[in-house]
This record gives sequence, C-alpha cells and structure tokens, in this order.
Amino acid sequence: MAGQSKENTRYVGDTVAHDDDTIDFEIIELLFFAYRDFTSDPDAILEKGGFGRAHHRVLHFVDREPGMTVADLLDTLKITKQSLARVLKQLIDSGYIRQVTGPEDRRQRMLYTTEEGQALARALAEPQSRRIAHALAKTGPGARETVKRFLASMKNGAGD
Amino acid sequence: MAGQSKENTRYVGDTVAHDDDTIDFEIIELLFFAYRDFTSDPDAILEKGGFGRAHHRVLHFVDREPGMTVADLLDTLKITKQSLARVLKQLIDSGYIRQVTGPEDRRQRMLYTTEEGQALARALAEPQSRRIAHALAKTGPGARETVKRFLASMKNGAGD
DNA sequence: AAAAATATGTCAATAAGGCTGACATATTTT
DNA sequence: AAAATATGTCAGCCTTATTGACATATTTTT
Repeated sequence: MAGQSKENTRYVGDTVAHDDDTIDFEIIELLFFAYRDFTSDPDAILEKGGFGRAHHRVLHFVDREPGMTVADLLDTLKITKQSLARVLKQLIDSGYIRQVTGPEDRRQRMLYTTEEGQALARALAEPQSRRIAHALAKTGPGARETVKRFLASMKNGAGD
Repeated sequence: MAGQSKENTRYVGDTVAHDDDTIDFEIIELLFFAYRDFTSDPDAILEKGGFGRAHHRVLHFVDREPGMTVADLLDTLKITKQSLARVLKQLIDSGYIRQVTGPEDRRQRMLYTTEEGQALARALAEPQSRRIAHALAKTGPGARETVKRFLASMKNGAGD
C-alpha cells in the first residue's frame, strides 16, 4: 500500500528531491494549519464591513507605519498599483484611511489611518494577539524569544 | 515587554479592543512575512505546470494520507465540493492523482498520488523543508520542540 | 421493495483579489 | 523644455473561492 521508502535522491525537473524522511512534513503542516486558523480570526469582523483580507493588510500596515506613501505600501505588500487601488479607495471612501499630499514631494500621498481606522485595525489584531499570547503561554517560558528568532529567519533576506 | 494588562479597554462594534501596547504586533508581522515567503517557495515550480496553490494543497494532503476520500479532503481543506472539483479534476487529468472506487463503500473515491504526483509533491515540499531546517538551525538548539509546540497551539481545537 | 440518505459529480452564476497593458495628470528632476 | 516619477484610472483577464440546483450511483432505513 503506497510504500513510502524510496531511497536515493532523484530529479524532478531542475529540482533535487530528497527522501521522504529528509523532508520536514511535520512542520510544513503545522505551519499550514496554524496560519489558516490565525488568519481566520479577523474574518468575521471584516465581513461585517464588507471588507476582506486585502483591506486588512492595507489597514494594518498603514496603521503601523503612519505616513507611508503608496509606493511604500506597494513595496511592502508586493502587489500591483491597480490591485491596491481598488482596496485603498474603498478604505478611503469608508473613512478608515486618509491621504495627505506629501509636504516635500507633492506628488506623493502619505497615508494615515483615521480614528475609526485605528480602532478597526486594533479590533482586527486583537483576536490574533490573544491567540499568540495563549500559544506562547502554553508553549512555555522562553518561547517568545525562540519563536521570534524562528519566524524572523523564515523570512526572505533575513541575512544568512 | 508587551505587558498583558488591559488598561483602557474600549469598544469597536461588538468587539473589545485593547491598547496599542497590549497587542502583539511584532509576532503578528513576523508571522505574516514568514508565511508569505514560505509559501512563495513552491510557486515557481507550480507555475511551470500551470498549477496554483490550490493544486499544491490538494496534492500535499493526498500524498500525505494516501487513500483519503473526497469528503476527507473537503474537511481538511475547508473548501466546498465545487471548489475542489476543478482543481482535483486537473490533477487527475494531468496524471498526478488517481481515484480508486472504495472497496467497502463503492460510492467513495479513494485518492492516491501517482509516482509523478509523489515526485511533484516532494519537489514542492523540498524548498520549504530547506527553509525550515535553515531557520531552525539559526534559531538554536531546542528550537524544533518549541516551534512545534507553538504552532500546534496556534491551531484551532488544539485543546486549551 | 421502496424510500431516504449519502458520496460524488457537474452546471451556472457570482465575488474577491490578484494580474497586464495602456493612458492621464501633476509634479519634480534633468 | 524634456524626461522621469508618483499616482490614478479604464478595461479586460485569471484563479480560487462561493452558493444553489440538480444528476447519478450506492448504501441504509423503513
């Protein structure tokens, strides 16, 4: 029945594939489920306002870095201008984000959350924060430092 | 750091929102970037075959649990039958997954990866596994246990 | 045996959130 | 004055998800 032992490295396209047991399926799956449930937390709140995860991300980063420009945001989110436009427009029209013409370069639009935007951003982050606090507490002392280091190293360009 | 005290609780809609400093923005962001880059690893390979992340997930779980039924898969992925249908059909037509009529209940379709499917699943998992190994090594000894416990606790129904 | 429930498949319409290409406008830099 | 830059916008397309409705085969219940 679907034997798992297939020794010897083999090749699939350009990519070297290793044995079953050399692949960390355990953490791959844990990460999948953890992130799936972590991101599902704010969804209920988002739905009420007719927003989605795209709005959440925009709101989050503008809230965390007030005064960031549209270009900054595009760079952070790694999406296109046209993709951002729709979502950003809705957030502006709904009064959660406001734009201020750049004081030095008047072509720029500096982005800020309004009071309502700030409140929404925090309301969205709160259940996620709770989940994290709970998981860290359950994991044990020192977990926070280890988890931080691990996650930071998982990111691209974390400096080898 | 980031004390848990609940000063100045205020309300946004039905949801209780806490102060800035009681919210763990640091790990929220680390998780966002870590997962974004983690999932970007297999994308290049996927594109070559005209597949997307949906195909990746299906292939992954069928590979990990050979013989799972369509219902099992729907339950794991938490998507609808109609959403699964298209993706699964493409994987079957491409020869990566095959269906076997259930030996006890002939209504069921047990799912298995073909040899090509197995090879693809492993090729996709390999860069992710590498990234994890690298991050764990950088984090230090004992990181694996801590990270596993943390991620497991982040999942829903992890048992309080 | 007939009826109901179940597992799966499929058609059609809709939505969110990405994408590319093309072009407009205001502003700054050369 | 010309070129480059930051932003906005129109139009069309793709993927992945949704809901609702209905078809088929098979198993379970009555």
